[in-house]
Amino acid sequence: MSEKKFKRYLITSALPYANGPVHIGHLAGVYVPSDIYARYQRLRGNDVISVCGSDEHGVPITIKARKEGITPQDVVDRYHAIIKDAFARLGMSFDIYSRTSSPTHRVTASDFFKKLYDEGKFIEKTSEQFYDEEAKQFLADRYIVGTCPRCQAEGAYGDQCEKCGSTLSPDELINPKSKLSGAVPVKKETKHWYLPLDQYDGFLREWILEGHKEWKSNVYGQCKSWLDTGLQPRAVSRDLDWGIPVPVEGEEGKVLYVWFDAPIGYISATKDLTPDWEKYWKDEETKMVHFIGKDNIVFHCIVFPSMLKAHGDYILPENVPANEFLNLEGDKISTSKNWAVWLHEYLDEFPGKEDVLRYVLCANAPETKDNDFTWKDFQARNNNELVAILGNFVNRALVLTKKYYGGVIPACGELTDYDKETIAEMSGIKASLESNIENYRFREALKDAMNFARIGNKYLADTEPWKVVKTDAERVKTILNIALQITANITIAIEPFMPFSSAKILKMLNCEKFAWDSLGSMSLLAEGHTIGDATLLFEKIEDDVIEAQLKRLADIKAANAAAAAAEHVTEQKAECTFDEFQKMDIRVSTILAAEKVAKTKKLLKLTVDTGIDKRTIVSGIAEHFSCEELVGRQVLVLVNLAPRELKGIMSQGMILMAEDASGKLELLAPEHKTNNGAMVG
RNA sequence: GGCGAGAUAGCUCAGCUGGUUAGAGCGCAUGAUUCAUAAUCAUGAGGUCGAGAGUUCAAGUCUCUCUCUCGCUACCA
Repeated sequence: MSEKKFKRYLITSALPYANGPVHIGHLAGVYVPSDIYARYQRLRGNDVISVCGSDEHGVPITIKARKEGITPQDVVDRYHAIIKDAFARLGMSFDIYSRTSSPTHRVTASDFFKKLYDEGKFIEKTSEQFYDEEAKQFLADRYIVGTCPRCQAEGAYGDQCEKCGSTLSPDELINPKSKLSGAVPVKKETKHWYLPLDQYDGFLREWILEGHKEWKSNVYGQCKSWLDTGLQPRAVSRDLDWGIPVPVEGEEGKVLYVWFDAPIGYISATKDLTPDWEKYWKDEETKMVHFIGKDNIVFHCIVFPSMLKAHGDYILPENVPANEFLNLEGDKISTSKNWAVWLHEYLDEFPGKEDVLRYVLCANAPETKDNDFTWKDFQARNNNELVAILGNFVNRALVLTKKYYGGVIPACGELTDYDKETIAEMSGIKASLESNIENYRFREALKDAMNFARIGNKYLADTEPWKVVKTDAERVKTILNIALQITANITIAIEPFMPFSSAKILKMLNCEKFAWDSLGSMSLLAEGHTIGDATLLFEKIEDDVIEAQLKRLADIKAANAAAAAAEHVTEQKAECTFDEFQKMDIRVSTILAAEKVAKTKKLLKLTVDTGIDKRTIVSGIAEHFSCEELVGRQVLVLVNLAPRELKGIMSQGMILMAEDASGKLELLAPEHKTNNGAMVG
């Protein structure tokens, strides 16, 4: 860990992509930790700015716009508003929430590119890409659709078939068509610029591998993996009409690749925030921290730093504490499948429970590995931790004070040894809490914060003021004074995590926010001060609320399954003649032997008896069948398929399979044992 | 297949450079208590630390092999 002292903090949070709302996965991975860190540093009195904004360029947004018959700007306007509003309601304390379609960003990103371009930091390359002559524009891979060469599904994209998950290149598609006009795309030369990442290898190795061994293991490991694999030049421009135009004369129709312009968004956001932006970006005494999810590690640790280095004026991030992913009820969160808890919906359905979500997502954050969000856990943490431990303690302290002293804070008399022990314990927790936040261990830090309430509960149970009041009224004053001081301390400790609750307690105590440094103090509240009314900090969440959420998810799952099944019944293919069909020679065959093809995950090398001969067929079914279960089975084989070499093995035919909606494969075989070589037709 | 990350009590996780009976929170059991949102406090049960081998006086912690999960990547009907 760097011992360097910093004068100020620049905190960035991954820019949400404006083609959908924000969900709990984004929050747990990026925004909740980022806000805790920012609030903590501010509370310490540090010079902090926290920047974020919507990432509004890129192909997926243009596709979404086209699909809905609106402009890309309409799409980003819609989601920018939803996201910005939801963040604000959750208490995200960004100093600015900007957007990459802003004028400032356009200039900043453009200038950034121009400087690198002028200084010859890019490589220029001309390559052939698909072009739509009717729409008169180059086509991104996603804009080309056709039949998947692997699974024969219609509507596969030029970069991927969503049916079988294969990664494709547009060249492979059968009957490729432009999504824009339906025209058959033609290849045409186009020029693009590349950032030669390989030239930054030495710098990155020294900076990360030598200089930042303290980074989280998942982050460090992935960087090392990329560096060891060897970096390749990366295109920084694209042929597209949505984005920041490449600032080079005579190069109309090209924009900055979204990965290049997005991180510059942090800089433009800072510019929009303050004219003093340069001291946050160009002064070595600024500590820059990027909060991101694991999908962004490469961009923030390899690509963006290389850009900054190439530019030369900027500082580099001090740390990139990336989190892993959060699952929902055991399944991956998916925007397209609507498998998510959307922040804006949560805020509507659980008004006043912003902190509950913040608490649960922090307590369960995927800091070291993927984690699971379940509604049962959400309920348990609310009821057993927030209500029972934190809310209850605050309520006890306040109610007792009301009852005995009419809400006026009693004097603290002489401290017993036990009082002193309790107070000492709190300063220990303070140190641990600080260290945990500074080192991005927010789950542990949250536990520390909650321990203040635990200490409070224990203190009351041990000192029993409700009993002592009958025998020693003076002593009770001291006990409740301490209990109230602990309550005041809690407002400090939980502020970064649960700002709403912190403010609520402060209101009950009838006092102003305290600075972090006063955490541990036993004189936050003055004797004679009158506290306000005690209200409940948290309330129990009943089973029916949780069941309603679970039902909603079950309904979504059912709808997805139905949709998948319906969608899977693809359209009938174009008519074929009897003669064409007759060309196919399909035979009943028996699998004699099966073995995995080395160095592949999916391939099996099968030896089959076709009745005609014994031959080798390579089939990508290793994930569906074991070698043992295949041997001896009868199957149908297309025997006159042109041989093809796979992984150096000649495959002479194809095993026929049926694939269900979930992608599961079934062997096709005659119902009763039939002689090998029997013809199918 | 390659690379990276992970696998520790019912659940969610700590365990730093190897060193006494492996820890925490929640859950569970028992007891105490009643100021408090049937909340709290104490005590306890519960783990062959993914499997196997090795290094060492000593391994959850180091080495090797394997299994499983997640991600990136390659290959693929």
